[in-house]
This record gives sequence, structure tokens and C-alpha cells, in this order.
Amino acid sequence: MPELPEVETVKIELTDKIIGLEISKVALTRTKMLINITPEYFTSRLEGKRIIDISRRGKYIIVHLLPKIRLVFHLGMTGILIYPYMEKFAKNNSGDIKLKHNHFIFNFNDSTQMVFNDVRRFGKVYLVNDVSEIKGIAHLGMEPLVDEFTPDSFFNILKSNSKKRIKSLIMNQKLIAGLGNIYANEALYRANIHPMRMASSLTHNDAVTLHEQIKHVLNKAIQLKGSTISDGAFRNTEGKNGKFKQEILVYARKGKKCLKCQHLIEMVKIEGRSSFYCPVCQKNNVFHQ
DNA sequence: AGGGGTACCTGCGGGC
DNA sequence: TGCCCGCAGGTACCCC
Repeated sequence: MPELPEVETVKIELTDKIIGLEISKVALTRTKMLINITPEYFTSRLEGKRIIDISRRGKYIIVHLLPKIRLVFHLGMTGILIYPYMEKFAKNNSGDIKLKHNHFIFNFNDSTQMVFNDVRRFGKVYLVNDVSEIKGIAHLGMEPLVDEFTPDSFFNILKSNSKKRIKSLIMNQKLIAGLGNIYANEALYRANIHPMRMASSLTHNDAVTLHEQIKHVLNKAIQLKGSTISDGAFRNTEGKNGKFKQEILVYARKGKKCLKCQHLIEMVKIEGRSSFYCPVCQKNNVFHQ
């Protein structure tokens, strides 16, 4: 579920709230979500450490601790970090956060708690001296919201990956870090580019437009604190919904009218992911099967 | 080399 | 009502 804007939202909120706190005790119930280390090592290395910074790289959240060590979260499809955690979140109401999916509990020296809750358990937790030890991070491509991500740098990525379909390319974390299925669909629709087009078919102008729309949808989504498409999905650290859903133009709108031209939105699978597009606005005039 | 299939998981909504 | 199926914001791996 969580893409760059959702992860950035969590980073911003945690930065406001937990920097300076010291971890007093850690409890966990899902050791499979802990990567390459034992629960004993994890808890013993964390207890007594102080949080000095929070950062984000791609879809990873990095908690910087002193004495130096990094606690890293990947939220998978349904992971959420809740702070401050209160029992009301665990009430069994529909759409509420369910107690049985609380897998990690971090207790702080001020008696507050942070919980990592994850329904599908695709999330991952790491504890490393340096984030480069995490392959998924070491191989990440360019951050789309930094100054170095220019239209020309984007066009260069297209040229050196010309045989990939454009949607596969922009969702490839090794090339651009942070776009997932929702924002890839939305950026392509806004740029009038068919998701099946080969990267080689994009003109420089196409690349400029798509670059602009990628930045636009990501920035807008961060402003609106991410997307919550359905119940039981992304929540911010206080358990509240993101509001980008109201800006979604094409994602999950198969069979509905295009908001620009009234034609029906179609869907095709690309690398196993549902890809929504308007066959009129996003003409695939340069198409290799 | 790109991309299909599969695996990892639980939960929801639609069709019958 | 209940059951079965497909689908879900992610990623890693095997295979052709």
C-alpha cells in the first residue's frame, strides 16, 4: 500500500513526535518480519538507545539512534506505524486497527508506545549499522523529489532503459525510488501517456511532461497526507486517513468514464499489476507487443 | 533482459 | 446466508 507519499507522511509525523525519546523496552510477536537478526539481538541492541533523527529513502523509513545504529522499516502493503499508541486503536470496530495485527511494540522512556501493525505481514524490520547493508536500499535509484531529478536526468533514464514499458520503468525502484501502482497510474494519466508504451517511444517532450506529473502527484499526495483507498488500508501515525483519494483520476476506475473525455477507462496487467488508462487520452501510437 | 508466474499473508466485495 | 474467487498500495525469486 504505502508509496513514497505515505512513507513521507509517516516520516514527517514521527519526526515531530519521537525525536529525543529513548527506547526503554521492545516486544515483538512476528520474528519472520525481522530480517537477518534474532529477536534477542534486536531487543537488546535497541533498549537504552535514543532517537536522534528520522529519514526516508524510497519507501523505507530510517530511525537514527544513538549510540549509532539504524532501525529501518518497510511497510509492505499494509504496514502502519502508530504513535502515540492508545488502546482505542485496538477496538474491534470495522476499519479500526486490530490488536491481533500489532507485531512490534516500542516502549519509550516517557511511557508512550509506538506500534508496528501490519495485516498482511509483508512489512520488514531491519537493524543495521549502515543502511547500505540493506540490499533493497543499496540498489535504490534516484529520489524523484530531489533537485537532481531533472527532466534531462529522467530522459537519460528512459534512454538507457529503452526496452522497458514506461509503467514498469517508473515503478522500478532501482531506477526511481518511491513510485508504486497508484501514483504511477496517476502520473501517466495526467501526462497522457499509455502505460504499455516502450520507454524508447517517448519523445523529449513526453519525458518533460511525465517528469512534471510525477513530481506533481507526489507533492500533492504528501500535502494531503497520502492515499487511503479503502478501509483497512493506509493510516497515518494517528490512525487517520490520507486524503489524496479525492484527487485520484484513473486508479481503480475501470469501466467508469474518463474525467477528461468521457470514454470508458480500461485496465491491463503489466508485470502483474493492474494498470488503468483512457484509450483515447493515452493513445498508444508507438506500441510494440 | 524483460516480464510472467509464484510466493509471502489477511481481508473484502462481488457473483452465484 | 454462505461459499468461492479475484483482488489489494510491495518485493524477491525462479524461469523462459
